[in-house]
Order: sequence, then structure tokens, then C-alpha cells
Amino acid sequence: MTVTETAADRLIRIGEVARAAGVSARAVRYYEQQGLLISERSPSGQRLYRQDAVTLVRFFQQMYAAGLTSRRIAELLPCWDSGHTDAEQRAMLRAERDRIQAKVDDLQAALDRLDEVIAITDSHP
Amino acid sequence: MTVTETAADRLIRIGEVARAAGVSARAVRYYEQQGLLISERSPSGQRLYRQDAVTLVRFFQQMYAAGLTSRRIAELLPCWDSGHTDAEQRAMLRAERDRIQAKVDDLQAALDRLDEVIAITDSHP
DNA sequence: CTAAAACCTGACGTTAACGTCAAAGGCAAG
DNA sequence: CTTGCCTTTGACGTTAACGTCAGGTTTTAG
Repeated sequence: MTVTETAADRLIRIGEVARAAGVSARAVRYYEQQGLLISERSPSGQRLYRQDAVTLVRFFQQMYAAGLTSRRIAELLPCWDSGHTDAEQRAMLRAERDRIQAKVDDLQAALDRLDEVIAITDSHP
Repeated sequence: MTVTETAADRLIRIGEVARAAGVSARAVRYYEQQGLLISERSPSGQRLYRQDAVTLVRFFQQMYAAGLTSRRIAELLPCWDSGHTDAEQRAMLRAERDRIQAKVDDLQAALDRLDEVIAITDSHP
């Protein structure tokens, strides 16, 4: 069907991925080393990524921010790609969900304590 | 007024503080080294803490969980002890509050993404 | 053609809150 | 007295996601 290259087929180099996703090139190489990204190589050896690598990197950042490790993300990636999961993956998904929820609760409690002090000190000119 | 020692005056050793607060003795020494705790010393050199050290340690754990560093906690401790703050401390309080709030939002977003996948995979037997 | 900008691999550096081990002293029970 | 648990200081180890530097190749702009 695609006789000529379409825009969706355009491969981009590491710098463009990094800029578009707001991370460093070093980070992108690290993700690839951790098995989170795959790339083709140009004849000279430069990494070439598909456009959706940018979306992926943003997703990794979100998961990192939520406390998941590279390993965990790699183990759960198939869940997003294929939409299919085995029992082990479902257990991991729920475990991470529960952990994050607990963390949200902890942060909320800390937030309340800070707000409490802020309220008190604001009433003390 | 206090002719004899009251229960509130009882000094406890590091192990009791650690157990009561659910941390290691190593952690308690670390907090003291960071200027978060003060202790008297027995004639033989053992640390002796006041009872409220347990409450303090629990508080430190909560702040650590919220992403504050030892340094920040030390800088803000007077706000709790005295209830008084200067401009710099009020700015730090608000900055930490905002940072934690942003983190809560990030976590919530990640939580939503996980729940999304969980919902999909649960409907795929 | 040439200089700047971007890329490569490899490898050591960073950070924070502890963990862990070593070697030794202290303290109550029996 | 000695067994056993607790404590001391000091110092090196851990972890994860990169930062940073070195030394060399490639691509691009003019």
C-alpha cells in the first residue's frame, strides 16, 4: 500500500526524540539499554527511532515519576502494546496501582500537615 | 514542681526510640547527625532521648516520604517547635507544599493510566 | 571544503538515606 | 563471672537514573 514513504514512516534521530520528549539524549540511550526502546541503525551506526518513540519516552517519564523501575516498566510494556496480560502481569499492575495509591495518601497527609503550619504562621503576622 | 521524676521525664535509649518509631537505630543516629534530633549522653556515652523523639522520628519519616531532604526538614523544624516563621521559611513551606501537590497530581495521572489498562485487561479474559 | 553541531562507545561520577560490617565497651540476669 | 543483648564510632557499600567527560566519527550548514 505504501508505495512511497509516508510521514508516519519518518525515522528520527536521538536528538529529536530527546528534544520532543523533554529529556536528554543520554536518557534515551539509557532507556534503550534497559530494553524500553528499540531503534534501527543508519549505515554509519546512528540510532533511528520511529516517531512514537517520543510518546513512549513521555510515558516512561510518567512511570518513573510514579516510582516504577525500568525493569517494571519493561515487564509491563507488553500490556500496553498488545492489550493482553497474563496472571503475573495483572498482579504487578495491581501491586503498582496499590503502591501508588498508598503514596498518594501519604503525600496528602504530609500536605495537610504543611498546610496546617502555613495556616498557623499566616495568622501570626 | 516536679519533685520526683514524672513519666514524661523518662529518657529512653536509641533502641527503644527505633522500635517505637519503626525505624532502625542507624536511621536515628543519622537523623541526629543531620541535626534533626538532640540527645543527652549517659556517663558511658550512650544516647538518651526524650519520649517525644519517637513522635519526631515519625514526623521525619512522613516528610521524607513527601520528598523533603534532611536539610529542608532541619530548616523547617523551628516552624513546628516555635510556631514562628520568617519570610524565607514561609517561602520554603509554600514551595514544598506546591511541589508535593504537583507530585500528587502526577501520581494521580499515572494511577489513571494504570487503572485504564487494568480495566481493559480485566475485560479481556 | 570546512567548521560547527550532532552522534557514537565506554567509563567514571553523583545523590540521599540509610545498610552493613568491624572492633570494642556497657549492662542486667543467673 | 559469663553469657548475651545493646550501644558506640568509623567507614565502606548500596541503588537508580541518569550527568559528564574523553576521544573519535558523522552529518549538516554555508
